Amino acid sequence: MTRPQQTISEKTIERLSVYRRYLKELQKQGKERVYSHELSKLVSGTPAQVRRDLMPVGGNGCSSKGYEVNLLIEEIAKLLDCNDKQNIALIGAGNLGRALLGYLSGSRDNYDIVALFDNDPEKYGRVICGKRCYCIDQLAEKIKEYKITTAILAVPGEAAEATAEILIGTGIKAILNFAPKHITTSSTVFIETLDITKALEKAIYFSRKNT
Amino acid sequence: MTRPQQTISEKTIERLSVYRRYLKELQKQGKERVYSHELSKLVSGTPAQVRRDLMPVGGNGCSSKGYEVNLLIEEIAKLLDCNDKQNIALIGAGNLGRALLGYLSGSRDNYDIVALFDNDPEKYGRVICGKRCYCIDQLAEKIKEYKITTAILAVPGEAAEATAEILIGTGIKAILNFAPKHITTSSTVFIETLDITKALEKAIYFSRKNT
DNA sequence: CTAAAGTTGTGAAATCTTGCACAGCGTGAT
DNA sequence: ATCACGCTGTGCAAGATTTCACAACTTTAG
Repeated sequence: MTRPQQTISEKTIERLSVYRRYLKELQKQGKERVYSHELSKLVSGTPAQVRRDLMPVGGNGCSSKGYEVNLLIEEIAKLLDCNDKQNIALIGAGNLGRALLGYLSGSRDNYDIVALFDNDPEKYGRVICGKRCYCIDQLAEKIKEYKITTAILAVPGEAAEATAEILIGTGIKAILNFAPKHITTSSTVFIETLDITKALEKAIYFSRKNT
Repeated sequence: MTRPQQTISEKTIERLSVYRRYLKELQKQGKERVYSHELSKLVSGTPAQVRRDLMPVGGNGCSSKGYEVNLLIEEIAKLLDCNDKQNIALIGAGNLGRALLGYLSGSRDNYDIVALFDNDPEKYGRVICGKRCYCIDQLAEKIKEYKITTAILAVPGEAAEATAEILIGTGIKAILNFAPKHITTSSTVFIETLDITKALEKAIYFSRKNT
């Protein structure tokens, strides 16, 4: 009974990440089992959606007892992390970059920011928040050295595209972009943009629409 | 010829925000007209999608000459901002909060972060990045005083739900949440969550899938 | 004046995503 | 041992979003 391995939608992947985070909380609390209707509240979804999301991770749900927390965490990890701790690079050690570093450092067991990059001589060469900061020029070299596959881009908008180009050139596989700039590429690199001003303008718009 | 005013999808609102940002750049460059296929590149979309997005803002496109940049900016502003400068509150003056403050301050002509809140006595009472920081206890009072309708929530995950409750109680209309925690509410408040770890885990997942 | 090229606005098809509804199963009560 | 209950897995329908494709229009060239 091999897993079908049909492609899983981005939205499902996102929700799996959210489910897992919550499952780990449950694990700490010592809860052993969980129902789809409990998980569904985490994402404002329906129980059916949760069950569907969980299908590709292997049907380990049990009728009338729900899902086993420990097992589910393991299975989601298998899918999301491949049991591999990923090395991440953070490009840009400005305000946002340093905040992200603080935010994402700590006890993550599936990824780790291992290197920082900036083009400001004031910053590179130093250790910031416990991580070594390198000059942008060393990107290719260090990304190979640390076997980094994913980068977080926290540079000013003007620099985003050029920096992304460099990153893509190093053979990186995914970029999480915080610059308010859509990055286009012909390569297969996965690029996810978290556009803060876009999100804020959207919130502002709906602040007026919601009666 | 009144505007139909049918509800516009969230995704369209997001893209309108992106279009506008780019249009403003074009405006600075002195470009007067723009085609749908130029805008479509900004969001990895198709020209047809852009034209559809622009329908609710009033069909000011002109065959074979495209859209008038200045007019389009104006019309999008009418829809997105209602020609009103919105006052925003930022809750949480930690690393992320301060970074967001720096990032969002500056010359925005449609919104302005007018007040900061934190529950740490080290922080409230002071001026941080040019903005006065108040104690969380003063939320309701100040939100009324400044006529704030939208809040940015940048508090730790554990505090997110309780703080959101307070915010909703003050009659705020929209929340942009950065805490890694989905916020559920029975009210009509619009809540948009920018979940950084979710986005990162998604990027990590696709870093392995994209050949 | 006519034709060609290029663009908008939009009905209709296609695709993607979600929700419904029910068969099937394990559990606990009687 | 049987039955009622509640949950999972999933076919199918409904809904949302995107893309296609083409009529209508404007400009430019001949």
